[in-house]
Amino acid sequence: MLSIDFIRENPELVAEKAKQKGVEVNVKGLLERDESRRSLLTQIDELRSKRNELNAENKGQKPSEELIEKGRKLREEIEAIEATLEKTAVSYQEDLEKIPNVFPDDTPLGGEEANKPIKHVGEANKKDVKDHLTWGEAKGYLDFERGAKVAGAKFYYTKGPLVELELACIQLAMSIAIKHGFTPITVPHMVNEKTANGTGFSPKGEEDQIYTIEGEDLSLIATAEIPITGYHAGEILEAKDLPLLYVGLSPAYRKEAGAYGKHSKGLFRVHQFNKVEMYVFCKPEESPKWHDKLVEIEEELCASLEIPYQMVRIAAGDLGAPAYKKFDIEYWSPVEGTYRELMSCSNVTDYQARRLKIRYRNDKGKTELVHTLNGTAMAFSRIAIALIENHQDNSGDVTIPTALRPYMSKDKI
RNA sequence: GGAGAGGUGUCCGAGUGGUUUAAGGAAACAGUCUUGAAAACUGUCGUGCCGGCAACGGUACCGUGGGUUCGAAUCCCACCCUCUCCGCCA
Repeated sequence: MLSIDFIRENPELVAEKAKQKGVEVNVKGLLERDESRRSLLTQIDELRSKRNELNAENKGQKPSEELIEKGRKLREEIEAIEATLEKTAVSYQEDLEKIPNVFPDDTPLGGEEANKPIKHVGEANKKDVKDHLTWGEAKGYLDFERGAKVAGAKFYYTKGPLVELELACIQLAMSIAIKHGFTPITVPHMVNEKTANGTGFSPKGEEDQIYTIEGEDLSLIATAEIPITGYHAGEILEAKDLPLLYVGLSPAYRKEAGAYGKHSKGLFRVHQFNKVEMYVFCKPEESPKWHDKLVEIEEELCASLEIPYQMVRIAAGDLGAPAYKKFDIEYWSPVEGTYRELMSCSNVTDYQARRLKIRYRNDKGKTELVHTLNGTAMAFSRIAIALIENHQDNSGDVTIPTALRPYMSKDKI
């Protein structure tokens, strides 16, 4: 959510940026509603003030019929205006929440196709190796058929060394994040609607990517980002405690409705996977620095895993509503001869903090919204693909990168 | 799941319809005193929203949402959470 003050002062800019993000917004209508909302508020405040004066007059005595009647009239007036305000406020709030975050001017414009590779690391050659699905099913380490039998399409079992590999990847990601000062955290795997909405994931939204528990105010998390953001919701943090750095471990549950087809084979797009997620709450002026830091840690992880990758600056139309600036890291797929998304790292500035009221007390003793950032440390299912494809030799053996070996019982799968 | 008790500010805690403008205490911060500290004393000490350049003024908030009333922290209803006991259970 953006600040209404900011929208009031920069209506053209906000409309322009929303349009470039591909979101239809009616800034003018919002500002009109804001105006009538405020004028109604003023009227109500004035009437309430009168009522309070009347109450003071009546204090400690039995009021006369005349005064009771006067009070009753005032109440009716207040209630009438409140009813009008309620309607205005609801649509005002809905419109306000629809307005996406702005983004810096150096952001590439356009949709996904405009995402801009800015850096390549490692050798990107096509190799004659098996794709992860063929490889995993042939060896009996990966079982989508039984996953479908038990739960449905896009559910799966992993077995044997693949499980070891997953645990090893989690350990490595955790220890690297901890080394950089992040506090490990586990989280509720379900959240209420307020938390999901505040983070920008809406259970009832048209995107429909979150699983909801029937009959309960609970949704399965699509990333640990959701409960971690909610962790400090409504709090006023102390400046001395910032930045707060967390590395969360949790499964991620995603409906992926409509995502069948392209790029959906095997582990690339599944309904459930384990994920290690870095998260930062910091002072506003420090968020660019922490964004760089998160990206740096992601690169350190890719280097440890010896995965060739490219860094991509995400274009305006592909940012999503909350993000101000976003980088993706894409692993090289030697099977397909292309780069595919592996990690993502966003600075959402105060967009989530405003909705969930996460503030801190600044040097002047004033409360101010914090900035929040998130970055993938490890999304296992995709890391598995990158490792299996990049470290496989002609005989079908996958060599385990040195960094993972302390956590594994063997050096080769 | 059942029965009971409870939820008030940073914390403890008073408050069962109108001097509550939320008492009192603690912590924190500032000052006085002191060589310095402690103690003592004095002062400051919640968050939004609306108006205002500002000083400030108005208004709302006592778990959440409704309701009753001229007037609600206080009464009524629903829900959430915490604690104690019982039941079930890894």
